[in-house]
Amino acid sequence: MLSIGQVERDTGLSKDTLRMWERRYGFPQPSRDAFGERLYDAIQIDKLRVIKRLMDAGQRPGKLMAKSFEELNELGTRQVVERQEAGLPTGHAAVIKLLQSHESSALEQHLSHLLLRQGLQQFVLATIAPLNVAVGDAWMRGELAIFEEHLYTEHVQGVLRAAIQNMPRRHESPRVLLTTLPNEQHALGLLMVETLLAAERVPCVSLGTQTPLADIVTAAAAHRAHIVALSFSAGFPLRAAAAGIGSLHQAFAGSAALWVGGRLVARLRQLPKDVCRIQVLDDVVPALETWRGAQQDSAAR
Amino acid sequence: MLSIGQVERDTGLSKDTLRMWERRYGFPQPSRDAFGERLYDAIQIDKLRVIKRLMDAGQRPGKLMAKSFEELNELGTRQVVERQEAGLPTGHAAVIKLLQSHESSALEQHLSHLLLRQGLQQFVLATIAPLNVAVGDAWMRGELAIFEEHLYTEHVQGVLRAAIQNMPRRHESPRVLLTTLPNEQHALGLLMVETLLAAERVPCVSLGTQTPLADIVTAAAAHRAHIVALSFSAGFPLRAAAAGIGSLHQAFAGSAALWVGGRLVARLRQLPKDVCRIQVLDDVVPALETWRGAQQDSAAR
DNA sequence: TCAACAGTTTGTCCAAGACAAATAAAATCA
DNA sequence: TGATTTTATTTGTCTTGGACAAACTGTTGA
Repeated sequence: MLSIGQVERDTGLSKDTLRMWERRYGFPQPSRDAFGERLYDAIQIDKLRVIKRLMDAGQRPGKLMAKSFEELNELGTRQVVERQEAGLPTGHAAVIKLLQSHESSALEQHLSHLLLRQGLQQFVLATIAPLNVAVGDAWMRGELAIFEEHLYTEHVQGVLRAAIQNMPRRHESPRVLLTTLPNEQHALGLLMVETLLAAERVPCVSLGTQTPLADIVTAAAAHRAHIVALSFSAGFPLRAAAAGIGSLHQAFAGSAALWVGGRLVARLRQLPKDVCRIQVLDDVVPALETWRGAQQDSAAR
Repeated sequence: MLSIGQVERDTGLSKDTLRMWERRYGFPQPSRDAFGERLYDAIQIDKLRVIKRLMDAGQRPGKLMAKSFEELNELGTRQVVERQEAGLPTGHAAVIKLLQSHESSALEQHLSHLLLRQGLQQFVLATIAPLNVAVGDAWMRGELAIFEEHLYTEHVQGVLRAAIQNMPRRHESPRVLLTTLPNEQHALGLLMVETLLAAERVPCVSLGTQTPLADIVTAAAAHRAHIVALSFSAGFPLRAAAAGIGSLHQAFAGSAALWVGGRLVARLRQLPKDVCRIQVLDDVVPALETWRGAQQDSAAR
């Protein structure tokens, strides 16, 4: 039985939101302790997590709140099926099975093997990117536990970081600054982009996740970055993203190009024109070439 | 000018706390927008960050709130000086200088060179651990920006992860599960422990940061872990740590040993007896040997 | 087919009060 | 004098119900 503050940390839903849902929709309906404070049981927390996940995929809370846990799971499964029918990648069942059977070292060997066979860029584009989706789907259907998802993330991070580290760096332009805004903890997107760019001999400076806005501006100047790239996961609040991108765009005012990527960008409206959208990872290398082309043009003038 | 929600994300101080401080101490004293909502300026946010840092070091808010920004900085400096006089390591000025001059690739080379010269364990114990303190101190004194600290963390992560990845793993006992509780984002402590253990041929399973309690229990069972190790940074709320450790200890009930490390543990009272405290990183390898000794004893009986 | 409009949904913020857990200070005893 | 218990203070989190803007939905009109 957890308090409202603990549930906030566990699910990522703010206290205000949890209380408001209770008032409006009647769910969650926590019991109370001796002092009248809310106590949430494990069943309600599980349901809250599934709801959060579906909302991150674009669903709205009003529709979800009335449904039972089973109906929500069914909804998640349906989404996956729709994506399968649309021809998007979902596979890589082998990795999921290794995760479910907790064969940690076998998983590591498997990933390393794929990396060597496919090469860096192909590994990221054809293996890791679709795997991320598949792992997320499996979680949504209740086939993977949170700790199994964590283990997956750790192994991918290990493999990619080692690959980047072992790559000899030359200094070719552009200089790229990579990071996320505060409250965005997903590091995998950054790491995949860094890997793709490292394979193109582009020297990235990654600040990791959650860099305050003011620091991004200072860092871009300090490293004389040509491009500042931000990553947004699906769950990041839309307004915060738009606001952040807007003020960065204004702060750079053309001195550095702004790239935004991650699953959120598809839902972003009203982006300034010269902000570059990276809808999928395959867009990274072309975007790089576009930038280089534009740079040559302006140098020729 | 940021709203209260944005300040919460930026500083890690909850909205409730910010409003309460304003009511009790008169600081921060945000201005209001047209709708009566709080707006915090950059100066107040900087001061809040310094206050948070000093509180993480054990200071109490009531004493800090009245002081000016300069007095707070002076207080931070004094703490560092006291540590110096106590003979604790503070040095490694070379790395700090590289960070300040934004020589990203030189920093990376420097770290790699030290790793090769000192060997894995010595590198972690004699270089990285004191460096973490030095970087934290430099930040507190205003000599390092947040993004420079981020850059440092990224580089250390890269070097250590690559080292772990390149180490051939044998399967020797014990099996160790590494993670942190929800809301604890510091990954460096875990990584350093993983490195130390990897050098001892111990196969760690790291779940990364922020694993829900229930998942830690499940994961320990799934991986048949002999030891579950948790890391707590100085800023982690005391009660939450004690509560988490308590319920894990109960859940394992002797089926797995519990290790707790990080700067918080020095402040933890009333720990169950058979929970192993890792006060400093140098304790990791001895603790491992103690465990192995105890294991042999019980096997001999 | 697209853009502007009105209607609905939804998250965040506000205020002031209450209270327990953590810490410091004082008092007691060995 | 030093260690332990008792009391006082400090501090963070939780409570309620109301308010409102921003985001989304669906309709209308060009």
